[in-house]
Amino acid sequence: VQVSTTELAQLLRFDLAGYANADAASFTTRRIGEGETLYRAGDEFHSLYVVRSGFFKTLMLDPSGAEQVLAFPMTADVMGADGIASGRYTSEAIALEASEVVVVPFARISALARECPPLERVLYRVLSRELVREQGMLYVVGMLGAEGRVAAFLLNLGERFGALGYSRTSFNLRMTRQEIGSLLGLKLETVSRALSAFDAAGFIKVNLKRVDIVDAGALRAMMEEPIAPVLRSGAARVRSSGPSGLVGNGLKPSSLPA
Amino acid sequence: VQVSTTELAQLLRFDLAGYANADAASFTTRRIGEGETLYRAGDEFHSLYVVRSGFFKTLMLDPSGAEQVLAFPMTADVMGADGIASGRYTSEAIALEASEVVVVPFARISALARECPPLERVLYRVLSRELVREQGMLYVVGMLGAEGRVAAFLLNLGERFGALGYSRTSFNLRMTRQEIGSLLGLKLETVSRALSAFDAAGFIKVNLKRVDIVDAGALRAMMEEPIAPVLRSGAARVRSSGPSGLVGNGLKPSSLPA
DNA sequence: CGGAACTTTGAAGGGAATCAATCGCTGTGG
DNA sequence: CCACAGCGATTGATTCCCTTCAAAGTTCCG
Repeated sequence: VQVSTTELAQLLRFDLAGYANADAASFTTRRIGEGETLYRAGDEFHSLYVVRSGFFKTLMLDPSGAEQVLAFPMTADVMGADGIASGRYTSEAIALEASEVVVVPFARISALARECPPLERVLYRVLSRELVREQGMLYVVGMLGAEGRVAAFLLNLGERFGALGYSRTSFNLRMTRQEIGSLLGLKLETVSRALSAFDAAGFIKVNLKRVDIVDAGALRAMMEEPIAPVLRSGAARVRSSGPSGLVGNGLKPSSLPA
Repeated sequence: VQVSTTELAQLLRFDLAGYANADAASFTTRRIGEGETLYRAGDEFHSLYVVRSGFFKTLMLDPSGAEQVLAFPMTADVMGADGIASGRYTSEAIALEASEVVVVPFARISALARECPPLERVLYRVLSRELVREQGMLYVVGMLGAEGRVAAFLLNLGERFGALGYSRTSFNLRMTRQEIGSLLGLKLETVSRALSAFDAAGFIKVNLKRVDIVDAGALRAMMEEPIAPVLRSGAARVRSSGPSGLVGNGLKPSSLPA
């Protein structure tokens, strides 16, 4: 399948209307089966990849082979930008389900960008957006306790599904508890316990991969204080600000994972 | 003071020789006193800043005003790239000592980059390098215990001083234990204890801000296993691989903080 | 000289990790 | 169609690393 530059911009949610001059160019797509690796750390860098459908994890491996998850790219997300710096990817991308990506040769897109300033802006923004996302992760891992991290993760995931037109509050996790834990710097049991606690408190409903966010405000409230001592033993003090949860903490959950 | 494009490239350690055509352009510099803020989260984004001399911290603030340190930019490092995405900075930069930065208006540098492909490459690489650095931080925080994180921090700082022509093993910390802890997701006491333990084990010599790395190999070894149980009570099992420490774990310490 | 800020060190407590067992999906094959 | 292996998730008990709380020692600057 071929994808035009305009379609690519649409996928990334940037408006490139009126600059069809670059439309002569098109990009190929590539299908990746579940569990397959798109690129590995150390591979030569040639292309960025834009997820067209499906779900990935990106990760680094430590000397002993343990994986540190860096992000969970889904539709509209870009993978591989870490390869620009040194000419080799420093991370690895693995499909969590059958997926399709647009292959964007970097030499080509940057040449096109030179001709088309709006496209150039898209490229810079995409890289910067990644930067902001990772800063958000550092914030979450640095400031929040286990439950706050899991709450941030759920809210962020909901936001991203919402941005794609899916439900913001009901979705299926495509990754395991262990993978979530790796991203958040927690063990799988801790993730499981946090989810169970949220369920018991009525903030969410969980059943394996299925998650329904019932009280987003309560989840946002958990991101307020470091190591929120919210869910201990039995009942939880419901301090949500109503159904729509307008607690607001000045921190957009969209500024976290990916 | 004015800085030419070529000088700017040199500062960033990229070779732009032979492309003096862009040299007509020059950039202004700005002096920042110790404790002063270069830009704040929410400020409109116009420029990137390249550190010419001095030392900074970049950080995010949580709703209650607590700070999460994101990096410690020093000479040759770039600040402000997070502002490209949304047109506003999402982080804040504060000088830890009297410093000087080159002000690089983004509109101007990207226009120049269009005329000069090598400069364009520099720009993309600078952004990507930031991405890689933050991935390294996520790795450190996600995989290592307190001592491993501090070891990684020291090694990385040494590498960066070395790259600037200073000693890789003897340097002065310009930030407090609290700021180090914030970057690493630890409390100041924990940082202090780790440093004391390294000292007691003979891996380093510490005295307040002064640090001498005695056994870099031993420090690298601490980054091997999650929560390395190396320094308990009295003596430490010296398992360095000699003076130069060629233990090697496949993880460059240069791929961490900043 | 005096005081604020930073650091160090000790003791006690807590949150997440670890160890361990059970339960429940899933899909594979008889 | 159903039995069963295998992986993932949940839950409990215990351990331990880091935090918290506290106090004293240093450095540095006004």
